[in-house]
Amino acid sequence: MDAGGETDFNMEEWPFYWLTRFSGRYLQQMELALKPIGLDVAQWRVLMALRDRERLSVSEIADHAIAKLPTMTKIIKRMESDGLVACTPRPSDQRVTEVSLTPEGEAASREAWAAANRIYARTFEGVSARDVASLNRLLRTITRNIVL
Amino acid sequence: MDAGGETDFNMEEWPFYWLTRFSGRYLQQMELALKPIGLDVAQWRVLMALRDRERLSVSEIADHAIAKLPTMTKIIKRMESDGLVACTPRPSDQRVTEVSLTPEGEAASREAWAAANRIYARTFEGVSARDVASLNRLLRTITRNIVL
DNA sequence: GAACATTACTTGAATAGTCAACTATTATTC
DNA sequence: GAATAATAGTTGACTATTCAAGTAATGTTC
Repeated sequence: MDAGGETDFNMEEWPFYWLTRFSGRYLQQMELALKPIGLDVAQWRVLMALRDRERLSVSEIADHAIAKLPTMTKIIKRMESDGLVACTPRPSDQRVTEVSLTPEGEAASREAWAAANRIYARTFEGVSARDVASLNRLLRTITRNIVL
Repeated sequence: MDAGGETDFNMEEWPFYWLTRFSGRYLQQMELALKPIGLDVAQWRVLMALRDRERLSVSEIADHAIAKLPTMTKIIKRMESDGLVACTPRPSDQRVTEVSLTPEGEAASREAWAAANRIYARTFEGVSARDVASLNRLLRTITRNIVL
């Protein structure tokens, strides 16, 4: 494909271009939708990570949200002082800090998910379920492939 | 779909999950690949924006890279003092600052594109051209749809 | 054409993220 | 089981980003 070379190369046929672009707009829109709820994108990522599981360690959340550990420590400290999450050392291993949602955090999470669903609905309006499934499949593949 | 609700919801069937996740890993890998060239992801975005066009305004670059204007001002100032870009006021409208690559910037750009191509190659290894084309099509659609 | 509005960017203070170094706890080795 | 290593997280100095307010140039309106 020779992207960036002197030969003919159409940026619009380069998936990284679209993935970056889409991701940027998605963040813009989420940021906008989260503002009235009093949340930011970093906090939304934590809420996403805590969706299915009851309690996760700081590292697990950082890994899930693809953020660095010190960054996640500080995001969670902020959320803790905002009363959104609670932190307790894990009984079986006192090194790990287990994070869980407070009732207040769960309420914020529900609002955030509602906002995300509204954005999702308009983004994928008119896209068939089959196309969404293919997209997920392909994204899973390339997400696996990209790491080294 | 009711993502985030109490009903059964599989995160892995939610495209935003994969898009966020992929995007995060892509940035991790680009960051890693750019480090030896002495560039960061922010600068890479500027180089991407300046790829096809000769000169762009600071706003145009910010828009293309989906970054805020003050952020872009500072990124470009940094790149200017690193000798990667040159800034000149547009003759027809002295308000706009036109940015263009210096020879040094072009060299850095070529290296960065080479790194990006290596990542692209391993990421899309085994993915058919037809699937890449469908992906691009769908991403173009949803990128258009997501902005309100 | 003077007054006001808009655009394009810049700057400074405040906030957020990152790297390197540190503490505390658990695992391993001899 | 004491010494060392590894893991999980935190902290502080540094850098980057952001918001709000500012400047300068261009457009618009009366």
